[in-house]
Amino acid sequence: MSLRYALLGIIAKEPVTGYDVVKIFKQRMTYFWNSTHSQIYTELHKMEDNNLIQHELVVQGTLPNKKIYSLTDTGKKELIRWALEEPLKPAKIKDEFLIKTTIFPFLSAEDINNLLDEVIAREEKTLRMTKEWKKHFTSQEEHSVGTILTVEYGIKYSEMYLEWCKWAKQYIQENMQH
Amino acid sequence: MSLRYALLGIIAKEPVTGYDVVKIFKQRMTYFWNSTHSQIYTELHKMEDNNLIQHELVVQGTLPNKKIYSLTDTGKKELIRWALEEPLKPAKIKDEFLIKTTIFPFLSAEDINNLLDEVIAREEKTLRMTKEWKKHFTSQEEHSVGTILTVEYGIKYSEMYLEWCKWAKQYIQENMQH
DNA sequence: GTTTCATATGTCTAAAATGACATATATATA
DNA sequence: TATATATATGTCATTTTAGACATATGAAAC
Repeated sequence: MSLRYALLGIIAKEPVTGYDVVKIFKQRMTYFWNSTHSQIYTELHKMEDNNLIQHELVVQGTLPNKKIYSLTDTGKKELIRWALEEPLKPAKIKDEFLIKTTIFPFLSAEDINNLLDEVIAREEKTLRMTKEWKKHFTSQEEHSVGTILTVEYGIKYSEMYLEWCKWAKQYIQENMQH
Repeated sequence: MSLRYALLGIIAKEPVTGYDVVKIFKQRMTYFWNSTHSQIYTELHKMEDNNLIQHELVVQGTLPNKKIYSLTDTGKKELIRWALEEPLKPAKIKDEFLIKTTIFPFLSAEDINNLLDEVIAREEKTLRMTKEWKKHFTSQEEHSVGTILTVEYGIKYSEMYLEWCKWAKQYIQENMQH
């Protein structure tokens, strides 16, 4: 049910289409939320049925028509109620890479290095996207507190991960010989 | 399907019961994996059907009987194959707290502070558990590379989160007046 | 003495999430 | 000129996950 609040949170900041939401999740929220377009479109329909959001149809002629969703009063109230009243749940993280570390004792130093390089590439990509987003919104007049906070979180998160990778590489080099 | 590999990874390190796995996820893996006992027991059954793991029944008399699972050769091979051959997927994170930041502009400084205190408590608890686990395994002869790497990751992760919370509190105090 | 927590394993239903299938035009790249 | 990517929205079947229901004893706390 939290997807609903993630969507309300995005729409609260600015009216968006389902297509926009997909991009926002991928480009600026990977380090704290994720979903797929099939789930997003379905949930948006349900939310509109429940009068939490409403849409304005924009006919584009050549490009496909789009639905721009915005919050209703009910939706805004529900979002604030949720944020203030619902107790915070633990973050749910599933990171395959850290599972892979469990078998490092069975691997060659070269294999381990390749796996680490793979995760470094993954995290560098995320960091790059977050920094681009920061640069972009800093140049705009739009300076929502939430955006500033989450962008800084994202940068800190990716940098922490990359620092750990660096340390792990060194640790492997110094402590494993095979 | 990744739950399967998370389980193989845990069992590869040491033979465990389903009950043990539940505790391991909660106490030492929250920052990179999670699952529930219902899913774990079901998956362990399927994995045994597929000959990836096998169990030894331990009759305890007074306490309930338990099944201690260990890897089969097939299971170990499959785990290594997965780790080396399957391309790394993006980490999947769902952190409600960062969703809540989107509505900070609509909240009072007091409400924001309460929300931040809630997340600080959550992360401090995780950090405390991770440090206890580090202390525990450091005192044992058991020093698996994987354990060392993931524990350091966990500490770095929680510390990063808490530092960000501290920064966020200050940012809110300096930039929001209402 | 009673309540709560730990040990230990399971099933079942409902909800959430994934990935494929489906469609159609515009633009950019090779 | 062909191919890939971006725009834009949807459905559907399968898989994964969550949370309740179910059971039973031991130990610790109150």
